[in-house]
Amino acid sequence: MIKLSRLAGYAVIILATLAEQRGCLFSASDLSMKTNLPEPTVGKVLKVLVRQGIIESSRGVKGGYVLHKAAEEIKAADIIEALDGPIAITDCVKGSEKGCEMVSLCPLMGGWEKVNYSIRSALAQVTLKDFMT
Amino acid sequence: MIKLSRLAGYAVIILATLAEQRGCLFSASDLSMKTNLPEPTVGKVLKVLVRQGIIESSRGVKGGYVLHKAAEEIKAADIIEALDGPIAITDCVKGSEKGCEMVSLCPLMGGWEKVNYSIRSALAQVTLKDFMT
DNA sequence: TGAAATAGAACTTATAGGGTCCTATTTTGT
DNA sequence: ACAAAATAGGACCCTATAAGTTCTATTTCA
Repeated sequence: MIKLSRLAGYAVIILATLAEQRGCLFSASDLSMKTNLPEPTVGKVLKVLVRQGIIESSRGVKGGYVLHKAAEEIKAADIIEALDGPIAITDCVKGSEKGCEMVSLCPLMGGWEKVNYSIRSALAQVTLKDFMT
Repeated sequence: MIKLSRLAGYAVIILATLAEQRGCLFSASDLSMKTNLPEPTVGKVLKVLVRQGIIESSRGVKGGYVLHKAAEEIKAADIIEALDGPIAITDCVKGSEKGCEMVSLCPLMGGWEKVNYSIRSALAQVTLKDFMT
């Protein structure tokens, strides 16, 4: 299935919430309440987003998360890649696909690369801004 | 993960094989040998492709499968939809997503619809021909 | 009539994503 | 100094779903 992972979906919701009041610090439980998503899951997503440099965090009491880039500058591709890894519709390119080993010069690769590129650019043209009212 | 299902991947391989010698009748076991894919799986894919009108079949001894459209006329989108169902990166549109129920007028939908459209058109521009040498 | 092929459904298995929890670390306030 | 509140990071289980197999029915040709 060509489907977004749930975590990536949550990430967009959470980031859109952060973007609404940019500059403010929100804790994981704040965001859990605002988004109606379970707190452990929200926490998990936030940690990944920090690790990938999409948001910044402060520790300790009064700690929390902030968006340090403008919503227009955060691409959907960045968010998805942060949570799901590289955007590729097939792992054919990695050579792990069984079918590929058979054919010495895989004729399919060209076609899938074309598709992968199109999808990546589609996701790079949509920004967090597009997910806000 | 934004990833193609294995079955859809197999389908492209199988269809590309059929396209190489168009007009000829190939049995499931023929195609299994040519593609090095397990026969039961090849059979399963072929049945779906027939049901969705991508290929035609003849029963009985000397039966088999043929491609009745030109490779250029079979879009990647058609193949993927045949095996995986409608191409939509989120099922947000169906209203089944939990996050959507909360917000009366979902601001995310616009963004995802834009992405869905881009992906669909990307997959509609690639044809079976692109997967052949 | 038998052999070879597709049709279709049902069943089993395997994988991976989703979700939760636990421990460590950091910071603020008393 | 200590307690509380927050993030960091990892480990774990669990469930949903795709993948693969098998069985039975039907069709067709020799």
